[in-house]
Amino acid sequence: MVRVGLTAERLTRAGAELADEVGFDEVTVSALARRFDVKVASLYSHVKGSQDLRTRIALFALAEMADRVADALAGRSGKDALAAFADAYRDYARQHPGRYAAAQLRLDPETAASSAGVRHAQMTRALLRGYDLPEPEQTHAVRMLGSVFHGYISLESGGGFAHTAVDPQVSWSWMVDSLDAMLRARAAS
Amino acid sequence: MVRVGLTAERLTRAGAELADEVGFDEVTVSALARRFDVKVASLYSHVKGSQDLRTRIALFALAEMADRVADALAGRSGKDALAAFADAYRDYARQHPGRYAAAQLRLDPETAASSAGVRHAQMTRALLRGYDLPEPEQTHAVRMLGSVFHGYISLESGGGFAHTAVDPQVSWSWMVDSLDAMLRARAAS
DNA sequence: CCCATTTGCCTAAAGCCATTAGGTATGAAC
DNA sequence: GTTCATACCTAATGGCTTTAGGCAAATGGG
Repeated sequence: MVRVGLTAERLTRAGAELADEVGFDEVTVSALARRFDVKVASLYSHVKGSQDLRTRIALFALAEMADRVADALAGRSGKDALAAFADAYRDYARQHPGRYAAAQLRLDPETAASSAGVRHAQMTRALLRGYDLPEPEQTHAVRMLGSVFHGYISLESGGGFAHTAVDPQVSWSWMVDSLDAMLRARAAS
Repeated sequence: MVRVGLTAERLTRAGAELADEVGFDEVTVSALARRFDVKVASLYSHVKGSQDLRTRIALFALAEMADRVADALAGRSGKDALAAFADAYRDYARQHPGRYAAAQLRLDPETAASSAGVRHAQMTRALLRGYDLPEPEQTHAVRMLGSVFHGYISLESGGGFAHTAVDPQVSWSWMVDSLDAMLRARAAS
């Protein structure tokens, strides 16, 4: 009985890697046990169960993604910041599709409130400060940016753009440009 | 042995209803058999299996949603059409969350090509004709509209907007307004 | 109208996943 | 070196999926 040295953290990291390889939906307690060459029941000493494992992976991905976005945003402002912000999310999703999917997991309000999710919201607001929108509109804009970027990434990764010849990268840039123009127009009004 | 009269169509419809009640992820061959008070194996005469069932529900939802959107679009143009288009999707997702989720199921390219998915794309293009965009941009705009609306609906249904007091309906209207303005600006340029 | 064939639904069984209960051995601390 | 916590194990239950093979109800040709 060789001790492998499992911990909740190692399981979470391995789960994140597994998610990137086979998809978040296929991340299962059994598959993870197999990967560590350990019996399934052994994992239950470290995580409460399947749901707990998935939640941990989601929180890990949210935090990692927030770090990336924060890095991308550092020292930038205006349209430059907007593009860096957008690319940080899209790049993360392309490099780590499973983790990105994990980050979309519905968390219960309490867990969500203590997650890196709030950093994402804060960074979006910080970004928008550059556009000087009055308060109700700032919230609208936060929601809109979250929607476009998340929606695009989700459709792109789902192969939704595969049937057209137009380069998704070009559409992405066009979209970021358009959003910048739109936000500047709204600020002026 | 009373015959219940199962067919692939009845199973699909019942599956769609079940999805709305318990979520698309919980739609299972077993649950559906239970609902018809029939043994699980009996369903396998009508659908190939779990994946087939889910695909059928997805195709059903895509078609139903396309019908709704087509109705909403009839006789409208410009911003009016844009708002009706957007609302048709959002209303469908709110009335039928499980079906809306089903409609996001990744289909293999062949199935997708013969699904109502193409009608969705066609209607989006038709809608955009009102804005008179040159060709490469039209594709960008199709993608952008799909992204914003899908993204918003997905975040809203996931409770992503629950922590702020601002009415999601107001943000939605603001977003539609902003998109309309943006598209008109792009047409002019 | 009846018999044959189709076919709708069944039982049985195997495989995989999740989860819990309770056992054994290992590594650390005294 | 003995003790004690704990890391990992075996065993067992229950759910979902899928396949194979059987019986009976519907259907239709003679």
